[in-house]
Amino acid sequence: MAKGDDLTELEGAVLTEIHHHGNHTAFAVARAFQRSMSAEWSGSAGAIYPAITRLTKRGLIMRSEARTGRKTRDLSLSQAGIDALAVWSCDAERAVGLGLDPFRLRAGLWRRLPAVRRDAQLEAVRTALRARLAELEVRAGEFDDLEQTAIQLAISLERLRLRWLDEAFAS
Amino acid sequence: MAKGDDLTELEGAVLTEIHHHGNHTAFAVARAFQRSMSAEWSGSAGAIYPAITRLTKRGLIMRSEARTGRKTRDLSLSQAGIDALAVWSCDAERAVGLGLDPFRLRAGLWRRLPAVRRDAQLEAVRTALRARLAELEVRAGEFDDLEQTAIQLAISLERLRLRWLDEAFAS
DNA sequence: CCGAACATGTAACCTGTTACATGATTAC
DNA sequence: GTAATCATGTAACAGGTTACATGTTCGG
Repeated sequence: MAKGDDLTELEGAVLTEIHHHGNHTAFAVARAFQRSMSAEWSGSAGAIYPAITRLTKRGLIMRSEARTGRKTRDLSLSQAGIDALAVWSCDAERAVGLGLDPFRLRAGLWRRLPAVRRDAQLEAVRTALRARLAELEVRAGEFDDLEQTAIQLAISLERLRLRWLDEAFAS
Repeated sequence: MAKGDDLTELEGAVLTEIHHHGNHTAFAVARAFQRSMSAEWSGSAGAIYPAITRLTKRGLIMRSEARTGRKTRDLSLSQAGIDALAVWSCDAERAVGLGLDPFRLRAGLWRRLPAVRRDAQLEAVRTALRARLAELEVRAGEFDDLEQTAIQLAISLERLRLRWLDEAFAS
């Protein structure tokens, strides 16, 4: 297994979405990405359809024949797809990577701000963090329990950032 | 201000790197990205040189004349560059975004694993997390205090993940 | 002198973005 | 009927990736 290239993060997320919802169309996958709270991607057709085409060519996704006169195709994972998803999701090295974190890129610079600007900036960030947290907590109910886990982690992350601001800038 | 397009994350990081080290060459910026612990980018020439060209064309970066016979150019920020960096770094909405988090994308799937596989997976992830933490703590000394802040945040994140594994999978 | 590190860039490729084109189905 | 939503795709573009091409400087 895993002789072919590894899956990208988006491809793994697409396989996850298809595998944990029966009879998903490509359109439904795109919509799920759009509505997702952990919005790392736009869920645009220009990303989703080519990704699904790639995964289909690699034999990881199967497309059912059109149900009705409609052009819709229901998607599901082949056994190879299920295996590839397992390999992707269990890649501990990748899971542990830091990812692209906009907060971490900027936080060091706030230190260098003159005191007045810095206090204003920290207050603005705290406000934004609280707003995000409130939104996450309110909207958490809309999602299934796979997404729940992601949302709980997102909440933990935002709380960590709030705590970190208090500790790192305690004057 | 901010009438032109916003900076990308990489462009902001490039400006940061140039601004907080006097007389940096493009090559030195690339090397700093390569050696950085928060390795969101490869620091490849194919990313750095075009980015610096873009930023120069926008009037944010100034290039000194060649010092010696060498083709090296020292880079520095124009006032417009300093302003653009301030705008980028103080964008609270963006700072508070979740970014692309490989851990969050996968964690939900670990829940669905059969008990034996799940325990093995969690142990593998814990091991990888501890290894990352050890490396971050050991290598923290190599960097200046701008990078220190990023490293401290990275350490906090990995510790959060460890704690979260214990709490979320407490059986 | 020679290899390592410094230094600048380009080319082919991949995969994301937005915006567009096209059409079927459903609710009113 | 018609507007909203479902549904599938493509085109132009942006900005990353690796790999390559080219040349300089410095330590031994």
